[in-house]
Amino acid sequence: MAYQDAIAALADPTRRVIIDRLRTGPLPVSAIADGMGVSRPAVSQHLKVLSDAGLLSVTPTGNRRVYAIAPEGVDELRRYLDTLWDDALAAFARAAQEKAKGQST
Amino acid sequence: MAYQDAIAALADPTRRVIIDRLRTGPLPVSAIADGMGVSRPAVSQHLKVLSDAGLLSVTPTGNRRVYAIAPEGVDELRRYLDTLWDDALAAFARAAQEKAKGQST
DNA sequence: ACGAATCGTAAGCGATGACTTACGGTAAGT
DNA sequence: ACTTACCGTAAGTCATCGCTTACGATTCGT
Repeated sequence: MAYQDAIAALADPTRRVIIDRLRTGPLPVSAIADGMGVSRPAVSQHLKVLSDAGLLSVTPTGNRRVYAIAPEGVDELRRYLDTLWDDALAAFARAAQEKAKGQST
Repeated sequence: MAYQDAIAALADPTRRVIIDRLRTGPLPVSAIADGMGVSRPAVSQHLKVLSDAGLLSVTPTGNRRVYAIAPEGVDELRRYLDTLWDDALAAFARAAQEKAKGQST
């Protein structure tokens, strides 16, 4: 999956809460859903979206399914934003220079 | 506006196309909308969303309004992803270590 | 001063998405 | 074996979102 799916996945607030809960380490579904404002099936659906986007990895362990943040998926998004950042800075500097040139005339 | 709005703004494909068109430098609305698959009012609405999210800046110049990528908005998103990246790596390393310890037993 | 161009906004419509309840399937406990 | 716990999926509902057409406001050209 590409970075587009990752952005779409992170656009939802509930999914960002899930990501935040996994920041400290892997967790099973019930632990993720516990105390969150939505039902457990809703969490399952969000987990599927995040997994399909490459942001989470799953390891079935007996009865439970343990989810964890997948660093590669996050890195993809990071690279996209880095190139955007570089282009934005370059365009910004160029525009400032052109404006200064026009100003001096 | 916070990074949440920036993520939501970039989640839409049409808005990413707009961002891509502004990568090389500032452009007025008509130039952005030209050749894009949607109507000009639609582009205007997208520009509003991107501006509200802090990803674009506007400079009214006579008849036209020139839009440009706002580096600060992009940087906010970058920082969010960087901390997520750090946490993901740390959690990953910790989980790997715990698994190795359990394996050795 | 008058017509054309540029652009934002309002209203309405169709599609997508997030949530719920209900259900089925597999593993663990007794 | 039987019950309980854990989890994914299906179906349906309601809100949100992206798009279009129509309109109004401001600025440029002549």
